[in-house]
Amino acid sequence: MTEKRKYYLTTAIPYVNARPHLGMAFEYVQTDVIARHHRALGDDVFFLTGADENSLKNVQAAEAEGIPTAELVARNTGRFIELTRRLEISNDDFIRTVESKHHVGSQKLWSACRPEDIYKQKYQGLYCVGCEAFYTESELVDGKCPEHQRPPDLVEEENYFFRLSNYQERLERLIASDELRIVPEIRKNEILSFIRSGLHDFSISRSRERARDWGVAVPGDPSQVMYVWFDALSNYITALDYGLDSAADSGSRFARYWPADVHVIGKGIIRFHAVYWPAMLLSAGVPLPKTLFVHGYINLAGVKMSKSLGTVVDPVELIDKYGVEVVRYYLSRYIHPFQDSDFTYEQLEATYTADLAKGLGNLLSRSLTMIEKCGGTIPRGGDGAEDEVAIRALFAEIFTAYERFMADFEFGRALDKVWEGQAALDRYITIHKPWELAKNPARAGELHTVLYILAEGLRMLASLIAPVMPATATEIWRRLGLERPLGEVAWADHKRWGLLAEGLTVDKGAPLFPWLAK
RNA sequence: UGCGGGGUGGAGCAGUUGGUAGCUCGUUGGGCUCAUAACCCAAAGGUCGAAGGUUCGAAUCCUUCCCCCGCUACCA
Repeated sequence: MTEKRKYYLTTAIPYVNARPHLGMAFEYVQTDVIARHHRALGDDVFFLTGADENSLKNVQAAEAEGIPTAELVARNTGRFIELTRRLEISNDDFIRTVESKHHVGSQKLWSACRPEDIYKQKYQGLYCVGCEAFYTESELVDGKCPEHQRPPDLVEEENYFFRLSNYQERLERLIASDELRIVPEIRKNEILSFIRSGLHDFSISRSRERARDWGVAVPGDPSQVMYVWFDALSNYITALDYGLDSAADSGSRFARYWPADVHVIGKGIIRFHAVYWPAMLLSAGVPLPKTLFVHGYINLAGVKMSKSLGTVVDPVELIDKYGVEVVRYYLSRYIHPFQDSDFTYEQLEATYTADLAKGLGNLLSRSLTMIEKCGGTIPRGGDGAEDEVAIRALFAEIFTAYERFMADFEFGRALDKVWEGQAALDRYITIHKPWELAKNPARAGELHTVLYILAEGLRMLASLIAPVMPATATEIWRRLGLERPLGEVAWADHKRWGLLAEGLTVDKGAPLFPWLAK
């Protein structure tokens, strides 16, 4: 038995001052698809998600509601946890940045940074007391805060800074060489041009007063609290117990899983992940993550999702209306993994009808009905006829392409290949007319071959859709009479034509994807 | 201002060594009847944002222009 290869992947941790929207669901689903696929491949997967609770915005939101910050944060984080459950996300842990081990780990990371990379300096800025935030000249409207219509104060404060400028050349080299790989290429180029334009040091702390005594204390300086990004990014290692005494053990999570194989993030936060984060790790002598997968955003009818515009889609409502599997399928196949995409109910319903009801669901239904009419068990198949060879070759090719697309985070294209298999089976039925073969006892052998090919093809389709629609895949397996859990089957067996044994009793069941109510 | 991405039949997309423009959905016509009024076949539909250039030949290379979007730092 060879040692399992480890695979560590993460989502970004959202700040929790608002309800989760469809964009976060998209990120959860994509990351989950990667995680489930890697488990199917046999990897020892650790899938982390979590919540960023140390942002000053949480303090403000709590004040606005008149409740303690800790209470607000716990409540709002609960909504994100609820969403991961409703989406049936298979995360192995959920890190909250209010956890003490996160504070300890963040402080450890700070302390591990080279002393010459962190320095204290006076910072001067235009500060709006109402917003509790600094503004740049360009953000002001007529010299006033756009929110409160009043001129900001010139505030001077001493903060810690990180010497990002020290890392410009190294970061450029690491990214250009793909040692730190950024997918897709466009994001890599974007960040490279940013780095080449010159990196400036950035502030990594706030005064405790300004931070409202909320956040992670700077080690050795009680007057300062970490700038939220510094601690937020460190969640990727603190969740693995970095900073705890036990982390030094060879059997610890940190030793086992770090560095991350992929951080899944939205395009809006690429800079923090492609520049700040690796620089911090370099300074602290911690290995770098291997890949950043940067996804695009979901627009609503061409308009950015925005609460103020009322253009938000609540993923939980979608799940209530269409079901988790459908939402996961739609997001995986039709929201572009790299570019921004539009979300529309029309497209969602159209793909449901075309791909799921008329496609996969109907194929399963007609196939199992025919098997039930012909004895109800999986017949002996495989006479090596020309058509069977063609179907087998097609599925082999589908698996190959699917693996490549999944490795490139091209989930939609991977699913396109899967549906090629579905379409091929429908065509196969039309060509061989099993209902006619059934009328002629002399052609029983042919009939059995046709039915076996259908059942075996469906079995393969189930294993291919499993990362995206785990419950549907499992249900197809059950109806085919398979008892061994799908998840326990090795990838090499999933790919092997002929895994399905004859004699299993099938169960047609109700339509997998019934017509949507008008 | 600068850098980058996009502009392909009704919709969503593919198309990087230049060589008669593809896919899925939708539409229309036909076929089949095992199936969730599902399935199969066929057809219609595009001067590939605009103009110019290179070339025997360009969606694909060059130039200019138009439209949309992203980034242009301490912003979850």
